[in-house]
Amino acid sequence: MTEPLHISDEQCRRVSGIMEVVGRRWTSGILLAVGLGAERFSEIQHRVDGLSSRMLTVRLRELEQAGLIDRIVTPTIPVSVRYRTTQRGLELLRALQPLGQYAHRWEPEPGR
Amino acid sequence: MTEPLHISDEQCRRVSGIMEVVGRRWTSGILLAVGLGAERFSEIQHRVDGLSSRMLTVRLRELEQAGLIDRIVTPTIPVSVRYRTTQRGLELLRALQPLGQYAHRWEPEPGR
DNA sequence: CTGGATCCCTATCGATACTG
DNA sequence: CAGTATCGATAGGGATCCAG
Repeated sequence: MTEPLHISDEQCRRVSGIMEVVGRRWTSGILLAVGLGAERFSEIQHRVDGLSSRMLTVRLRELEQAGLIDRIVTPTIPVSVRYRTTQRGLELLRALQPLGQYAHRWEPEPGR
Repeated sequence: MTEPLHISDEQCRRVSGIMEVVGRRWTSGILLAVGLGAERFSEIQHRVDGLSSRMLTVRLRELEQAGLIDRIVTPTIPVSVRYRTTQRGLELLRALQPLGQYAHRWEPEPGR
């Protein structure tokens, strides 16, 4: 519980980079929803409480561009669109787990 | 490498909460700098490239309020101020490590 | 159903200058 | 040394309406 820090300056810069994508509002929630199997636009929106369609669109594009999810379009009528996490996205979710456990240990928050 | 997800919806909400603090610009860099032993204001500022004194002040207050660092004032003349990571802060840094490793694995080719 | 396009308010951040 | 104060630019994000 009280081991020394192995984290490097290098690593920190990388963490900051990741944060710029996944640290934005809604992003981690969306990524998780997709990771847990929500594939459809409306399904994702329903899972993440308070999320507007505009922000969902924006975030999905960002996640797609970051290579964290795939957008799969089937040209039926009307068009069917599904979202799936990539390998990369799954691994990110896994890398996020210690953070969830950390937050759990220290809950509830004191100040703020 | 390809284990299933154990992460829960609950956990995700917590991760988002953490992100609201540590996902902001400069924050993880500052936390790391302090974690690695930078104690003085100017020392921290020097460690984190491009960081203004204003933003450093703001972030230090946020980190302090979040219980991640301690601000220790010694009433000498002039006043001496030191910053230290709390137990909580150290554990957060440790929880951040997998993210650094993740970023390292996927580094060559983030955009596209 | 899956978004795109606007409008517009707000929070955030950088630069600069100043202080006990 | 360790901050404060002020200002202006810009990016984030909500509401609403519209389209294929």
